[in-house]
Amino acid sequence: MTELDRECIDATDAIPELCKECTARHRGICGALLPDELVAMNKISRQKSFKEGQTLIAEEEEFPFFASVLEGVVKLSKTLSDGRQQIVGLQFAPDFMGRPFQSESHLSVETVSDVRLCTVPRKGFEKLLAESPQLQQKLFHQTLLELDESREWLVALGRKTASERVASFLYMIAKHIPCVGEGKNSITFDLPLTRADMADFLGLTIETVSRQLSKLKKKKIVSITHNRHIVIHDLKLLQDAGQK
Amino acid sequence: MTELDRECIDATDAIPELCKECTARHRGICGALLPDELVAMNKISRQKSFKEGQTLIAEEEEFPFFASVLEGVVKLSKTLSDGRQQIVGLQFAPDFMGRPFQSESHLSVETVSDVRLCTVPRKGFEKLLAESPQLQQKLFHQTLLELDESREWLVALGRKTASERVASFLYMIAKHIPCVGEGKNSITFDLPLTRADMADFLGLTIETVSRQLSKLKKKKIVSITHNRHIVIHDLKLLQDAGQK
DNA sequence: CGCCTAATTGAGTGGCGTCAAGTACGGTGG
DNA sequence: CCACCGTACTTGACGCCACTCAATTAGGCG
Repeated sequence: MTELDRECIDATDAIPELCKECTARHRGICGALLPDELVAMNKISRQKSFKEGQTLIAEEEEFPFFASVLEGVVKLSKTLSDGRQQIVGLQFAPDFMGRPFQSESHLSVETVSDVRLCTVPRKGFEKLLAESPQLQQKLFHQTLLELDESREWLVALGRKTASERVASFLYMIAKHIPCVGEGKNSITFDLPLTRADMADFLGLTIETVSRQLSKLKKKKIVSITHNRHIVIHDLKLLQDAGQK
Repeated sequence: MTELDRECIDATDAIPELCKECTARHRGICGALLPDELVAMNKISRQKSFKEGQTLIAEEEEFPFFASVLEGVVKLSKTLSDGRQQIVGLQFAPDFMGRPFQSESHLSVETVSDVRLCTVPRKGFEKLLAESPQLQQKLFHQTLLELDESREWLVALGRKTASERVASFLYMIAKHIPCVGEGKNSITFDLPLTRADMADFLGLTIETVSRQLSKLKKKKIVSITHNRHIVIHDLKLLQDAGQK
């Protein structure tokens, strides 16, 4: 198959079956690859599924693979010696996970929901990266976006109140998650995180998160049913509540 | 001169005079450049000096140049609509300032001390960047380090107490700043930031920062004279106080 | 020496954390 | 089908850490 593919005149024919319908190929890292690079990537990559709450890589552990998130949400977190935890990043499809130029992770990587990944072994990926400036630029670009987001949350953790943080968080999720329903100004989706994860992300306690959500309900900005099912009635109001 | 340089057999002769003694050439971005790339960079770059407290680029403003920090400290900050401010990054020599793939800054860039920069016009630099995978990789690498630091501070702002934040901050500065003196375990330097800037960096108020510094003095971990002159008596104790 | 700004220190308040009790929901077994 | 249980979440009472407001001190500069 691969021999054949490389000789194809029409580039689209060269695209591996599995990649053809993949979201990561369009919006993700793989979109930066030339047809034969994509074939090479496809050859060494493997889709894997993980249940909610699994640890993919522990803090200070060597991590053996890179991966595109195809479905679900992954959290990156750090823990102080006495157990206090902070989530420092969330990855949604089609984000790319992994840290080039460093074999050991300085943060823990865990699934927050059921997750489907397209994994690539470390060595193989680094070889591809060295050979493809396109790929490197794409990764660089995504890293800059992550840095922007990280700085956005620095403002939230440093200067925003609890209610502003929770509102900002819901707004961010609404922007990143495939929504179930959508009306004018209103959006419906399932929250991928527990209250505990939200608290760890927002630098708050579970109780405070819960109280702030209740306030947002009382103000009719959101509805919440079954703990996780969120309807945002007015996205603009929510954004204002988050002090953009 | 440049014609001649390119033809030189010994690469070191090709290095522009100005770059020869530059710290940025060794530890900074320019270290990634080949001799003739360095010449090209040197041709379009210019050293500039700025006084403390100057705004280099305002939030939402287009920024016309990239730059290596040669001396001094630059702060990157964001401001909420009601004036609350958060510093989201500090840049020391020989850090590189600038945001590729985006013409408009989403943060404000200001000098915190007197600063000397080696500036490069945006267009010219982007051309060099496109032509030099080495340069791009170096920038990518630095961006990853910035992301790591940013995440480090997310933990501080989300989960550390005021006293831990201040201790962590002093420790970080001690690691980044050229120190005046150094004994076994002890370090001396001049704090580049005002209390107000420290507060904006740490998500605290001026008063709280001041109180926590006083506590560190009382514990004999640091001495402070003339507001800015810091002696850290025991670096290890300070690190512990910061809950690494 | 006097002025201005930066920093310290104190008193009082409030937002968020802590601790504890209560509620809703999903799953399992009878 | 319901009873039971465990987990996740909510809500309330109370306390403390960091903020606010205000007064004082220290340091830099003409």
